[in-house]
Amino acid sequence: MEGGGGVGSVASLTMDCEDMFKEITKKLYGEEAVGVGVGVGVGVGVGVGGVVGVEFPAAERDLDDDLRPEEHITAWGLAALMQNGFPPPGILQANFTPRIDTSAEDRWSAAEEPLAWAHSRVAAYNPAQRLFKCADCECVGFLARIAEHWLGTHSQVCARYMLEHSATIDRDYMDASVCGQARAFQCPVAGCGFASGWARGVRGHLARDHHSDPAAADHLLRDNPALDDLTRYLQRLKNKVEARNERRNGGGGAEAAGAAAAAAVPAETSEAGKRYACASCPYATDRRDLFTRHENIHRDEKPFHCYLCQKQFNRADHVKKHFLRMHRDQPYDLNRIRRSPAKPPPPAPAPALHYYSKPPAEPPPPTLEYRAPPTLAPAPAPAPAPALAPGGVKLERPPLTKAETAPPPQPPHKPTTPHQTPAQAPVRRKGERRYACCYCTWSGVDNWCLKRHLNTHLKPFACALCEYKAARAERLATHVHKVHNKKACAKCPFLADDQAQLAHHLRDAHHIESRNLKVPTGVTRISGGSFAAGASSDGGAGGAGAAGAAGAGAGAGAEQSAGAGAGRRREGRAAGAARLFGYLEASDGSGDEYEGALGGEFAPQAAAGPAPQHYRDKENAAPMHHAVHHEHCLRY
DNA sequence: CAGCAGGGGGCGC
DNA sequence: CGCCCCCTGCTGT
Repeated sequence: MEGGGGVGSVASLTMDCEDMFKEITKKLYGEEAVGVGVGVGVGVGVGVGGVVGVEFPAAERDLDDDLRPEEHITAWGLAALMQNGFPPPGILQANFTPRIDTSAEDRWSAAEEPLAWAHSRVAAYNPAQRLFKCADCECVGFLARIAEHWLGTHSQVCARYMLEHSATIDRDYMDASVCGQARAFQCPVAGCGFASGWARGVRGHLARDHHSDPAAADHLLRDNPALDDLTRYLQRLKNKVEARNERRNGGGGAEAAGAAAAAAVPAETSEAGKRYACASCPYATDRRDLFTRHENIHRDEKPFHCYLCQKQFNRADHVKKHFLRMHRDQPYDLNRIRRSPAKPPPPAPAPALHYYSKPPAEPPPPTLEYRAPPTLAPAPAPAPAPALAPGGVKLERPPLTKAETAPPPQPPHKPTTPHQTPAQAPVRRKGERRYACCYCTWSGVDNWCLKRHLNTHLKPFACALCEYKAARAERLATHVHKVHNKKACAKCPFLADDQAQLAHHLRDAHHIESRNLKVPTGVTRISGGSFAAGASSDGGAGGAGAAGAAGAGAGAGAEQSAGAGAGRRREGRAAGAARLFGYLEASDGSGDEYEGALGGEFAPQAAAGPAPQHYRDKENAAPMHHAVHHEHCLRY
């Protein structure tokens, strides 16, 4: 059954990793843990005397030899540790000796009803740690990982049966008696009997034993009906437990939390209810496309590249952005950015044994396939402009199109600006679009550059304790820290005397354990002495917190946004609006400036229907900021 | 301070 | 899926 890759063959690598793990584990858990837990091998694993913790099933230690060490950690807990902070030694001990609050940190809840076809409750959920613990072996991890683990290791599902009878998950088919074996993920290559309890095992096997693209195993995790069902089951459990928790907390200490914390709660809740959860990090989303895209960031291979400089990227749009920045003179061809796989992925001819086999009908999108030319000749003859689309593929429009079609930039400009000379256009190269500052002669390659540059004129980050204004959040943070010797809370105007006090404040006022935070920037964007929005880099809590805490500011932003005629503003955008609203207030005399920009010059242009992005930007308060400045500045 | 990369999300097709 | 916008972080000047 087991295809090659015995313990011996990976021993050396295992030992290499082992040292590293010992070191890490020593730091994390102390000496005992190293002695007991890691001694088994790469997996931070089962020790003696019934110490149960984070373990790879024995078979997987054989199969995972080509995984990077950090993946081993990630698989079972480091991601969780990174998310939740490093717990005290208890987490690797049997039964997870509680950390701080035994009532919350160690409360594992299982579903009331077992999952029918699985005859099991699969896993229990701990809302405090946001982790699942396998019902059968006490492995701990994020939802997706535990689902995969349970399915691959403990389920008695027979993949063949599932495939052949396909469609529904029927308890008869799933019955253990049908064929009863774990290692449910099977190699897609016809005739290869390799199976693993982990999709990753198959992935590694593909690369190692078939020298084929490991991505060919990705489908084992995607659209896998059993896995989907497990995931949904666990997600329901998670939602239920967290909802219960919310109710409990809501009745109790809610009053202690300010508006910011109150606003953060829904965000937390919705975050918990995401349909797709990354197994390697806390990321979760409801959108499949975003999730798929996100998965790329955990892959070794980056599927896209710049065909001129060969730099590799996770995303196509990043290639484009890169290209338009670095190779503005060259024509950008979307069809050349996808890296052709080193070896054509195995066609998986007979989808013999695996949980999921995509209908083979799925035609490999030939239009996206790019055969790298033997030499990376810089852009094949950009010659006569219009075409260049080899094979009739869609041609990326020249970067200038929009600007060209847009009405000629009018020199609107606020009369109060220092340099009223409409930004002198620097020499524009072919195909180049520039974003010019209205206050000086600066111009940048994109809107973001312009916005940040404008901060140097507007200095939107104002210190609440003195007159200091900064162009950047980090400068203000430094200022507050060095001059006033304070640490700013990212969620409210609170200024702490030291880190400990800040942590205390976060815990008490916002119910946030500081270990759960990314390193706080300690910056609060302040305008006119009033708290506007946190500068937390945390997209979820930070944004929501901002939305709530921004209070009047956010409200005003939303109003203005609505006034601008934006119909489709979404919650997320509103949060972003609130987060950025400080721009408006902080730019001195914002009221006039803002109104003028909106009512005066902006509206007529809107009627004229200029560059679409302008008006999408206008749809929320955040871009209002640069909506204002777009009116001052030329995009040409 | 600016350039660049990389991540998330919205939106239209 | 592609494009766009948003943000943050890193880095060089």
